[in-house]
Amino acid sequence: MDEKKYLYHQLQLAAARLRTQADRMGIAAAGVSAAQAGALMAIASHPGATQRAIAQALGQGESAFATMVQRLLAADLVRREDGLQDPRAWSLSLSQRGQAALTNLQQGLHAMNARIDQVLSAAEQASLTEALSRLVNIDVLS
Amino acid sequence: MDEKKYLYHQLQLAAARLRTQADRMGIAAAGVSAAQAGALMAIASHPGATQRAIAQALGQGESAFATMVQRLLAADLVRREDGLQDPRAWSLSLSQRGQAALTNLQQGLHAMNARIDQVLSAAEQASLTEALSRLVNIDVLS
DNA sequence: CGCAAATACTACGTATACGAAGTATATGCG
DNA sequence: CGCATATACTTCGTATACGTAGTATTTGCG
Repeated sequence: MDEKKYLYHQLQLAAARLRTQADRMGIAAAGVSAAQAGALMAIASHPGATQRAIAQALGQGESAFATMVQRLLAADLVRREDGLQDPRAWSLSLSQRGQAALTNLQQGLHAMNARIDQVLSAAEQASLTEALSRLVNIDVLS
Repeated sequence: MDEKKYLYHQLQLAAARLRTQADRMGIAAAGVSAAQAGALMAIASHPGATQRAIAQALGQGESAFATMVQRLLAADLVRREDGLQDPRAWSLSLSQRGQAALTNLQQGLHAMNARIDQVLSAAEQASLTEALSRLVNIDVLS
């Protein structure tokens, strides 16, 4: 059982470690956490989308993303206006600080990717991504 | 940049999804979360170890594990006695409920592993684990 | 022996995420 | 038109994890 638990454990461990590294990188480069960086990128690449849609793009629930938006607003990284069509929905966009953060993240992302390239070849990264994509949709209780 | 972010994102996504699935499994089978199940297994397989050592085995910080121990104590899943040699340290062991939980988890673990086996061959799992083990020790800021 | 340093935890504040429940508003069917 | 339903968010409580700082106790060195 220990050897079977291993894949799961190793996955969680690698994800947590990379996330900590990404956090450090993001904070050093732009003052934002990895999760915030991901949110900023998602917002930037989904202009006019609802919060729920962006949450879905991030693979998260809407309540988690709502909390994230609160933090991003408090940090003046995003702006929020009434949705044009549906007054219930918001229209999110990056503030100047948010855009600057995204710019400043570039170098850090390069550094992280360079690090990853050092330990995994392009082919290995591709097959890793492919394997992970198969794990993503697992459903145990079906 | 989007294609480079992909591995990281896919890793986080797969880890989060598997974790949610493992949580559901653990709660259905034994009433414990995935993280609690991991803690119980680590405690069971490190008799007499310090909290710090078990935290390290789990790849976590000591404060995180201390909080976890509090929850496990509150749920009557573990017992805590004074350490034999060092009164600062605790001696952790599973309570009867903890042992029962571990037993009940077996079937759920089998179910999860069966699911994983459905999407990844043994060879794929091995190379995935190997790739993850290389990612674990990445250090961006060095 | 006695104090500096290491060690074992605990406490606190923050970030992140889930899920359930609540509010407000739009939409569609009869 | 009017109500049932769906949709868009928010709120609340809980779990998880970090990092820093604090407390207590042991260890090691002179």
